[in-house]
Amino acid sequence: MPEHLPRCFYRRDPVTVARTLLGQKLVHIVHGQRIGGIIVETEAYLGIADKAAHSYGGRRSPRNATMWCDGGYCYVYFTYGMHHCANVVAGRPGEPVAVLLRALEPVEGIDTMQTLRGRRQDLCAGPARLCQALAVDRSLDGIDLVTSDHLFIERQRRQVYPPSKIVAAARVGVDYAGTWARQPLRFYLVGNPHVSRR
DNA sequence: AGAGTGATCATG
DNA sequence: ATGATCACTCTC
Repeated sequence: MPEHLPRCFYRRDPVTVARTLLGQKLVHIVHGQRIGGIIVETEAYLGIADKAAHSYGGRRSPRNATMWCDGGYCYVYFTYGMHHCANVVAGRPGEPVAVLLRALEPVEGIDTMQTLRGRRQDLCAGPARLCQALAVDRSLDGIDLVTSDHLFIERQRRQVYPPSKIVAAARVGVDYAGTWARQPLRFYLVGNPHVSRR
């Protein structure tokens, strides 16, 4: 039986959360219908020291306030005037670290995803694409994935993927972050066709 | 490779 | 108030 990932899953360092999130299922229930997919690509953002993170240097604002919440909260931001991206907050309260969800393998509500995306392919291969496919926007910012009944992550596989099944690479779109841009903080499943930037 | 798009935030 | 930026996507 599927169950929500518990608080302790999220209250760990963001790299561990990013790696163990691979293979779990993100679900959004809209108008009683389940829309969801298996997480196949993530990126870890390491907080105050991480030049690529929204919380770099201790920055705290209405936009990124959720990053300071307890592990398990959902941080959704709006960017480029048209795109939403969804993160899972990791660590403990006051520790602004998070994991960006970059790609899913579509599993439930695929027809609805196609309608929301206006496409048949590439439904969830990219952080803004998956938000569009799952109808995730800023109204879901600050939701607790551990206790919510309409946005959560279901434990799909009990055992974690071994390092040999996970590629660690540089994060996407953070070239401005200097040395931090080079860190291998992007994780995806080896050979998975639903990963972004194939 | 370039355009689109507007909230957000650091300046002042 | 103003201007630069942006954890992206689509189309060419």
